[in-house]
Amino acid sequence: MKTRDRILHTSLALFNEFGEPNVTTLQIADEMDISPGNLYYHFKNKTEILVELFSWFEQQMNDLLDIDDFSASVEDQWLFLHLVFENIAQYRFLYQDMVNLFGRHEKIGLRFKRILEKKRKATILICKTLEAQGVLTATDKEIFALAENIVLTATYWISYAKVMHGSQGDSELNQGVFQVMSLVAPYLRAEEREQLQVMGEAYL
Amino acid sequence: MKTRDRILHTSLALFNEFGEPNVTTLQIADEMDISPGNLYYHFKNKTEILVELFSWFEQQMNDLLDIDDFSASVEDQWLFLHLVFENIAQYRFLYQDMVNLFGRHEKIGLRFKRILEKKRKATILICKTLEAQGVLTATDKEIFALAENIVLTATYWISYAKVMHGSQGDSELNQGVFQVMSLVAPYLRAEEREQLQVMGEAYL
DNA sequence: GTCTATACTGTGATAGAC
DNA sequence: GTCTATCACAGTATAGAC
Repeated sequence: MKTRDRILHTSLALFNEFGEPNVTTLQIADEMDISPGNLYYHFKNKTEILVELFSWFEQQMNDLLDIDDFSASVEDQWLFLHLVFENIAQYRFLYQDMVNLFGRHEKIGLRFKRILEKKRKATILICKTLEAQGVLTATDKEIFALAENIVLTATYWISYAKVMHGSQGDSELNQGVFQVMSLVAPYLRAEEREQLQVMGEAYL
Repeated sequence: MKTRDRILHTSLALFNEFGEPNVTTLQIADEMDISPGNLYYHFKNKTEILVELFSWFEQQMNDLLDIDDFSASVEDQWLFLHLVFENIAQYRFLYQDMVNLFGRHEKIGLRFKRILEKKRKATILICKTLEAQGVLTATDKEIFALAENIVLTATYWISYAKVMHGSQGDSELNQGVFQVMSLVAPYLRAEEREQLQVMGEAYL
């Protein structure tokens, strides 16, 4: 792997572990056994590393959300949600100190907001599709509030699990998926509701 | 007001506005038109200011949660939630960069975790009380998942509103209360559910 | 209690040799 | 491309006069 890519991967790992503001360029260089000067040969500054990592995250998430084939099966929704959670976990440093991070990098904050907005719209679309298919029963108002809660829970679950249960790895991802699904559960047809219950027990 | 108290109040305001890591002791002193030396006469270091502010937050929240009179009325729950949200808003800097903050101050992180745990237990108790009174219908498992979602939403609503809608003040607090109530809504008796709908329209 | 001046430290970033 | 050396600056904290 080229040095430039190694810098990015090492930065991502350290940012996720300690939080971006707590990781210095010297630490990144040390971890890779290269000199700080070498790091600054490949990147103008620390912000450039951050922006590149954000672009990775952004593209990956956009690719996921651009799928327009919304299946009505509970399993498929579970899988889709799991992919979303994996993306979040992979770039969790973006989610854990948002005010600090976006306060110092407004453009990144704006792009992040656009992602969240896209997630919210996709969630509404999925709910309305499920409703049209009779799998879900809810008023438009209920769907709007539900979508907001789903996005919020997906966004902050990993932070919450870290503070609350001290989890570090990806062990708690399945519980996150379950928590989101349990937001939808009361609006589901009995059949899908039971199916969800079974899946929940299998995964937790 | 004594200088010591003015330091605390000024710090709180600045921490909430810019995030604790982005506020320097020099800024705090400047804002108050005192010298940095004077600030360090009253506090050994920046951490001591943080710890004192956290203690304020902690006591206020504990006072709220120690109420053991759980009314079944939707209005009372709305009011109680509003008080919780006001406490969160008042010390919102604690909620906005948790990983960074608690990474550098583990003891504070532990105490914060205890507060969240207490909130979760109180939420479960309220739900079970409502269930016993027939206002709410849900299995134990549903209540556990619901409580976790309620605490998570309450914890992160203000951060989410800031990122998503750019809100700064307390204007979005009512919507936060509404979002939490909408988590409970599907489990409520029709009567309370309608009442909630009416209240939601009045407040939003 | 409050001020001014200053020391110390860590971090981001650059210059120039190899 | 990579290294060593070094700068510049910001932020924390202290010393000592008033």
